[in-house]
Amino acid sequence: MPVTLRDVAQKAGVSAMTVSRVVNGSSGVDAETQRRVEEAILALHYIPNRLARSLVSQQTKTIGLIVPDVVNPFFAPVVRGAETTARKAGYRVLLCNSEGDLRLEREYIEDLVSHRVEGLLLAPAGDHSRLALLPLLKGGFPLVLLDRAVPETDCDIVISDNVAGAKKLTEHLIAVGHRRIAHFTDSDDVSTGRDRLEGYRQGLATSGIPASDDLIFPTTTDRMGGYRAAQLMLELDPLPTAIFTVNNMTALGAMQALRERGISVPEDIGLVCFDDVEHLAVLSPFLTVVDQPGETFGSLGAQLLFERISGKAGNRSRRIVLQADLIVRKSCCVNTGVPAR
Amino acid sequence: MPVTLRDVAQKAGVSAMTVSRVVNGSSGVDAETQRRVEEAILALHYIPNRLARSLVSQQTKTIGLIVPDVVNPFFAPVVRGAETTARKAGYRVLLCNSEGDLRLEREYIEDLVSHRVEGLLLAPAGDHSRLALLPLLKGGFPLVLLDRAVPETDCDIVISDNVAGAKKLTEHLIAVGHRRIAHFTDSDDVSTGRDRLEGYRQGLATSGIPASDDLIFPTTTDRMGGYRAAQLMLELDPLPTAIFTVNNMTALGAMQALRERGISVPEDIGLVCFDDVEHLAVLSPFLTVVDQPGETFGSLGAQLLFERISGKAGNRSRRIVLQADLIVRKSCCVNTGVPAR
DNA sequence: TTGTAAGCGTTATCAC
DNA sequence: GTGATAACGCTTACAA
Repeated sequence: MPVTLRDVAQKAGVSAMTVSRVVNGSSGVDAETQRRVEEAILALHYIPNRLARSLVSQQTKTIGLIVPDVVNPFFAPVVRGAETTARKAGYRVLLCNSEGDLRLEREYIEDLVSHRVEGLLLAPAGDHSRLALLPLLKGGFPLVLLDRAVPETDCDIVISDNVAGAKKLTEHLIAVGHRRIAHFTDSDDVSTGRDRLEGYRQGLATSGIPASDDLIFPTTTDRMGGYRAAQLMLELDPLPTAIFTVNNMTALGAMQALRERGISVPEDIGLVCFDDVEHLAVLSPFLTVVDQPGETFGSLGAQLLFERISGKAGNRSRRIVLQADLIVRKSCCVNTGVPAR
Repeated sequence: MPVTLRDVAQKAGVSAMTVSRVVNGSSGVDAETQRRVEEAILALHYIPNRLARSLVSQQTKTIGLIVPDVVNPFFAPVVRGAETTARKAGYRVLLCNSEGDLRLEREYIEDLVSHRVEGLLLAPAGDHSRLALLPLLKGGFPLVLLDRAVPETDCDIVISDNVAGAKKLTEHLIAVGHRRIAHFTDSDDVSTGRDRLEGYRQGLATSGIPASDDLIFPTTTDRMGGYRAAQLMLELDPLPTAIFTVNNMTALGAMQALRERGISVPEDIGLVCFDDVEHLAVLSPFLTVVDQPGETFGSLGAQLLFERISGKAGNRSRRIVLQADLIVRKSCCVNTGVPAR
């Protein structure tokens, strides 16, 4: 049904090859012929079939990008950064949402390989993503991990200094007067969660505050997870004076639970987290956070990937660790001191 | 470099066709042969080349989805809805971000057609998207518009009742006591903007309030647009007592500008808008809005598209108009009455 | 049950 | 300058 090269060729009274040359801007085509061909292309609304083209050229000029959640204010800029960089390099991005689900992630990886993407940018669902990655790595498939490390998986990666960031956040809370600090952490399966927990522990240790397991709440990193963890936490007596949540959505969920109990931040309890909540920060200079440069993750990741694809990368895998910047706002009683309770 | 059907065939000591049959689960393959082939597939990590497959079958099992901004809290659920529905129908979604830019949108459309997507779900950048759509429509290409109509472009569409929603919003402001209501509107090029402006006018008219052009501020629908419009508005004397912005991002930008001037919502000025701000609403029951069911847009749109693709849709184009629900919260002085100024 | 031949729409190669 | 031919990896149609 769609118009092919041959249709154009016929209409222009030339061979398919000539049309191909015109389409690809090759030199060595008579000006008059070129004009006729271009006319035919326009008249027929010819659009080249990239499938066929890729099949012969063995180049799809496409990379895959899998993130756990496009909607998350952290990953959205990651996507944008990757897309912009890719576009500049003449590449398209196939974007997939794994929803943090290993099965879905695996499906998507197969799908992308099947589409013959030339490389893959992946913010893995968790440590168990390893199984899906192993065959790729063995085959020397260009792969760059984003944001999350996968144990015993040696490949290029762009990552934050999560331990340092979490430590800073914790130390900040302590500096402001908190000593009883709850931590909402990820399932044990995700490197960022582990590292931030570690940073939390180190932060406490520096001040000689014992880390109590009662104050550590493993949960999921979505809003619901934060909500549930907060509900559990609220049964503690005495309550912690501050919470450090593993990411932005968790912090929002926690806020929600706190609000429902009439507990306000920062007056009654301090709250800090990793990742900013883009639009929210505009409204009220509110949550104290470790802000991660999402766009940089995306563009650096894409750069690494293109170096890999073009073979300029060498054998050793590269590891880029981005600094985690503390953004101090009002959510931890900086102004009011430690809450009364 | 990658493993092909023939490699598998050779390894299994059969013909390519037999491997193809096994891969596609066709019946009529000897159990023992099948076992051998499957073994070879696993051993070689064979993954079929979908490009080749699509080339011959003329089916890519893929649709395109173009939205102006994946990050926008309205479009994010649209994407999710479309993806979920597509996945259930055995289709993949190629997601593109037009950034509301006509050139980019056009590029993406070509790209998707070139990829031979079987249909396109499009939230158009504006009225001028028409030029890019015309050839598609002429060719009978399956196309469903989302959220925004394009004048003189007859095709399937899922859309909100923007006029009614905007009218409700305006009437609500009036009911609460406002009479001097500013409206931040989109560029004239986008149907949603026009319709909401129309609803605003109708809302005023119902109460016999004259619509003054001085109170209407055309701007862009991102945060910056809202910010700038608010700055202009702040030069009015007397100030309006309430603002109705065309969408969520514009409202956020307006908030930002107001905050910087020490004007608070809803104490000093009322603020309402179209679209909710997902995460924000959790924190503070805040903005009064017309909430649009993003997920429904996506899934209904996908459904329409699949009916089109499978030829079940008939010749006439369908138009689904979703009701726009008012969510009344605290942003328009409901509790405090009309502000003093 | 299995294999052979042709072709999907394009491009690389080498003649003319 | 231009065109015939083969090939990319796969499936459809038919033959064995």
